[in-house]
Amino acid sequence: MERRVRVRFAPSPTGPLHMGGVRTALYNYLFARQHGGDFILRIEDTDSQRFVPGAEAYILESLKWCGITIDEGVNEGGPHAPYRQSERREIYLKYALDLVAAGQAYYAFDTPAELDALRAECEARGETFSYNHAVRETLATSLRLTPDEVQTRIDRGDQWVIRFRMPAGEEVHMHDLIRGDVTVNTATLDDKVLYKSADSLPTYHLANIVDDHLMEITHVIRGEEWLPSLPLHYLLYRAFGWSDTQPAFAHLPLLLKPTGKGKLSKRDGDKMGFPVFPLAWTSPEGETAHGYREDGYFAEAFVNMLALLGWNPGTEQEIFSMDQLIAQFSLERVGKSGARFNPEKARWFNAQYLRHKDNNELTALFLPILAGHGVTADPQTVARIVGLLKERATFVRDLWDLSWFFFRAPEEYDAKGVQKFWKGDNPARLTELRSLLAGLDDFTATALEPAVHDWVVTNGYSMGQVMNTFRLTMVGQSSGPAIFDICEIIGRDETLARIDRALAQLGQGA
RNA sequence: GCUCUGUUCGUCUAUCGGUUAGGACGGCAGAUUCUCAGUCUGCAGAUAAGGGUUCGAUUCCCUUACAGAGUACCA
Repeated sequence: MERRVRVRFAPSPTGPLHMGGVRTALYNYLFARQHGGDFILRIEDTDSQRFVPGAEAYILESLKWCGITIDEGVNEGGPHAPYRQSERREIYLKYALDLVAAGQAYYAFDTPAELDALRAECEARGETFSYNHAVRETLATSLRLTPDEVQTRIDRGDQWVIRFRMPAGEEVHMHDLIRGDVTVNTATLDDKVLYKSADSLPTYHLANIVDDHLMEITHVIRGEEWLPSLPLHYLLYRAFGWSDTQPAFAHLPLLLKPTGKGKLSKRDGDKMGFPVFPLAWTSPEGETAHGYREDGYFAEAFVNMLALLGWNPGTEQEIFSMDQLIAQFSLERVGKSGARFNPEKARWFNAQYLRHKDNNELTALFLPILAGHGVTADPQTVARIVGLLKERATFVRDLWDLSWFFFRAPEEYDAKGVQKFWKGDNPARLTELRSLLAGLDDFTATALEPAVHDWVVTNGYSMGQVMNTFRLTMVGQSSGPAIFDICEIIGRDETLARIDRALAQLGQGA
């Protein structure tokens, strides 16, 4: 029987989601959509100590911005609600107790202080303490204590945890959709805590397995940092008798920092000048971090860039819409090794999306920026200007620096440009050019270009000298789009006015 | 330390035993142009090292090196 594909993204609300987390969510989403399955968002807030207010809302908004839609989750509800583990707390104890009853788990009464002492003791001998088969019978556990002693301790309010009884020396054979077969001997594993009485909450391992089972998850796609926990998870499914419906696993390679060593961390971004978060974030303590959205990235570009960081289609296509990603994504083509994030490539993706955007759409985004500079302009004119300049920009906000001279005349002239071109006969040529322009009927770029060109050639002038001088008067600098396009858009009157102004301000020349 | 995972141009990657090892970002050069940007064309640049297996290894196996992750009553 083929089960309906159901995947989940299960973040912990301990802070803003960083781009690695977004990528995990994206891959889950793509996989679900491709298979016509369900994408579930589950909040794993079983660590009351690390809970950060606002983090959950941040996660939801991030996914929404990326265009990742949720089928079942904290806001959407669903057949397995609630989807926040803190609201499911009464579910987990029963399962932990089942395991104890079956001899697969046991109570442990060690205090944190006792465990610290044990660790220190081992360290002094140059060993690493492991809570495992070798020591569990010697500690205060239900394996050594009588049932009465256990009950007495519980009744008098001693704090306890339930630990998994890891088999002593067994080879666990696992399969990962990305990495293939992996085998681990349980002798190297320890007895993980499954449930803690202190806050009446399960740990990740128990909550995760129980919820994935209850929510009928078919594929677990998560970060590589979980690979070492996989044998425990396999064993838990077996202990519960759920092996037949156990989900398939896929562990994604990590995202590495652009330079230096280690995985991409939340601190890297502001240090290296690029965002690591989808959205800007302000912590409860007031610390702020940049976000792709606020830095001017298009969500589509961000998603596209993220999708290619660890996955590739096997073709040379690089630009993908979400629908194309859904159609082409496959876990088989996800790489095995960590991907070093390259901010330059992220910018390139944004530039690609910018130039392929419709002029009217860009105009709508640019108009508020113009307003911020005190400019109100006709949207149709702005659309023409945007069309002329979008290939030169990476972000919408770049458009202002590239186009300001369409909206206001230069008030000063670039010193180097003046030095280079405001000399010799050039000012005089400009005066002649002014007369020529004043007499032309057709002021479109296509008419201006040949008219001026002919005039230059006929008189034996230098095109470079004339045009660069002209440009200097029009935009005050030595860069920009084709000069006749500028003339056409700002019109004859303004063009002539700018020439007059330059002549007046810079003088008639030597 | 131990366990697991990984290793192709500076970076992201293709190659599923036989290729001049391909593409993209970045870099460099040339072309185009009234400038700058862009665009186009070209150039430089990699299979971590050593052993095997094989007629033939980037590809399969082993060792070493390096890297990453995990090793919590965190996820």
